Amino acid sequence: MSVTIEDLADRLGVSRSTVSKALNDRADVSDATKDRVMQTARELGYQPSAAARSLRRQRTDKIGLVVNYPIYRVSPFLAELIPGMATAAEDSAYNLILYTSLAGNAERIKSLCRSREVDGIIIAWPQQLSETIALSRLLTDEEMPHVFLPRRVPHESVSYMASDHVSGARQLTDHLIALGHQRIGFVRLPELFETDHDRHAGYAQALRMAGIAYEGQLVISSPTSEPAIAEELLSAFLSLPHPPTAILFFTDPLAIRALAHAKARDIRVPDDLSIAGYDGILSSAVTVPALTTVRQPMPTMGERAVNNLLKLIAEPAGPAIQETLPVQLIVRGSTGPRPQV
Amino acid sequence: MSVTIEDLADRLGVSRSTVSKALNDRADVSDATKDRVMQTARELGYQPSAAARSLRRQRTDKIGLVVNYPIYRVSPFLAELIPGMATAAEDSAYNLILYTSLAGNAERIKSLCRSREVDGIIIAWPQQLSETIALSRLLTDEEMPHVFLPRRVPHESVSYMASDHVSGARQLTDHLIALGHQRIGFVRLPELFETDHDRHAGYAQALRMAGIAYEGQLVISSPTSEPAIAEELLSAFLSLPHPPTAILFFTDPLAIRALAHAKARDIRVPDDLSIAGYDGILSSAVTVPALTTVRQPMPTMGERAVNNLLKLIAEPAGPAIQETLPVQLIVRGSTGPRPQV
DNA sequence: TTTAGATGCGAAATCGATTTCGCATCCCGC
DNA sequence: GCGGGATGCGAAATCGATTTCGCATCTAAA
Repeated sequence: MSVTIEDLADRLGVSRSTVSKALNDRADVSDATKDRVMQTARELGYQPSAAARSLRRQRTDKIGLVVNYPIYRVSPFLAELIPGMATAAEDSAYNLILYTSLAGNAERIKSLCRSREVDGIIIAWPQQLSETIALSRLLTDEEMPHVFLPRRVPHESVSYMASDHVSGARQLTDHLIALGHQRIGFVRLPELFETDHDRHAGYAQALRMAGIAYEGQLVISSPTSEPAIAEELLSAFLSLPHPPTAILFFTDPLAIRALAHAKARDIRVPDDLSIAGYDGILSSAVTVPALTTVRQPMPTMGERAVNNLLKLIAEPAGPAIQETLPVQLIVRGSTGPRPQV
Repeated sequence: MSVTIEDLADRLGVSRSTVSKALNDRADVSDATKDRVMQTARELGYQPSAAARSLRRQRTDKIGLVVNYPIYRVSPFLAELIPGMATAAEDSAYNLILYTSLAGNAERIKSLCRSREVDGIIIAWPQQLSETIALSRLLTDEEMPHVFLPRRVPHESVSYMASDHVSGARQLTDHLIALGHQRIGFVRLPELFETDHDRHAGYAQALRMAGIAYEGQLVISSPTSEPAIAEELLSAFLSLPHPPTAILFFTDPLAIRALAHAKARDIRVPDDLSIAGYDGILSSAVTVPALTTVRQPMPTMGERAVNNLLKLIAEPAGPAIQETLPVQLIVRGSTGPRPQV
């Protein structure tokens, strides 16, 4: 068995309380005693039991990340958030627990809350606004601090971390317009709800500002985010009577697949067709040609999501924390001037 | 505050012990009482406190994954192991806690053990054999079940999950030889220790079996696994007096970068040069040309690592569990017949 | 010299479960 | 009717810390 606080107390001839107070650097212990305790604790390699401490303190120093496993496999974007979260947590003496099978199951999330095995939760799986709000209410009722990710939630009492999808899509579209493109294809991903809405809004905004008519034909809703659908999407665009000269593919994985399919059909990118992604995942930089995309600041988002959650944990009565980070347009080789027909 | 077992007991007019026994389906409670308890527990949404239960049971139902954060950012390989681990853990009512800042720090790992916040540990960061053995001994002394990943540890008392790197490199080299290549470049990554040794051994073995002389010039040690080094490596190979016609790049990220650099230099892949990776990460499938590689079965490895660890937890006195999974050669477009000079 | 206020420490309560052990009660067979 | 073995339940101990509160002792001011 491990050495407990009692072993330490016995060894030192003091009470458990004194040891505890010394180790936690409380006021009513003499410096001499503190030193003796610290010294002996080090010698014996004493480490407080996490369970006992949690039980007494009513906090676990752990936060949970609830993700949807299939999504997280399909989308490197989510995976790239995790290291930032883990290190931010560890920097504050917290740890990150992964939950990959709770998404969508309110009952199990409620159980998680009631078992009190985490002090707060980051929710990172796509859901409708109404679901989000219901879930937030549930969590609030359970007094479980929480932050949603990675999109805004238009409701004042819900905390979230997002990046500016409207601006991102807008910048990307502006970039293509500046290159002379007039017919710009846009892939929608309704399963991503607000994210879809925002990016679409940014796209439409850019067209409007440039005086380009919005054409329904150029906007295709993808039934899934599985990258394999890219081929079908590309075909759909190209078989249009008047096909686009550039396409925004909504996510990098889709765009990367589209790149490959374009190559297979002898469509030159960007000479014949410009292709852009979204997210700025690591692998978007190393395709040939490299992908023009919008980079969401994954490390920062992960880090700030955790730090904001820690604030909510520290001040449960405080206001919701809503933060939207700017994104960065990254122009690379997959987009170019409109082909002269 | 949450509803506790005492609330339940009071509500039902029975003792805490009875409630506990009923909920844990122990023998000495009548079925009638069990039903009443279950029923009320459901009504009140009772969920045992994780901390209290851990304290009493002396187990946490959590396992820790200790990774080296920079490695895990650089190598999608590790990231792709995580979902499999998390779901395997959750399927057995365990959870996965991420530790990204403990790698290499024996003191902090010892603290982790003594705080008893996990029942077992998966160690996934590269280290020398001697370190591995020392760490394993430390963990054994602390009575902390553990499994190393993702390479074999040639020491009978150390549990590990690996894939067959010798065979993988061998298959890959055989494949190139079969395509007519005689001069096959090989990148070594000494920082990966046994993995490096094994893959190199597989490479050498294949050459030997084919009666091709091993040439030291064709084997270059990379000082780092950072993908950016790929350009330098490619240059080094190509500036050889007698350059290789095919190169094994040790990891997919390196190979993918090499693909891009080759393109930038107007070297056609695979017509002028064959390039192969290793690991079989998701993005290796979508490059242009798609990458020939060896796929390590990441989902299975993650899953089996967890399941083996759970076995070790269940039977602490049992023998070490050592498992090596077969790998799969995946031939794609980046390798082709030896160019006719 | 007295006293109010620090100062240092320990006893005991507490966090919320599980587990052990003992005490009734009941049933059955003799 | 009696003894012995199930059966069902509760009291109390336990897990290992933290926290509250009270009791000495000591200091300094009156």
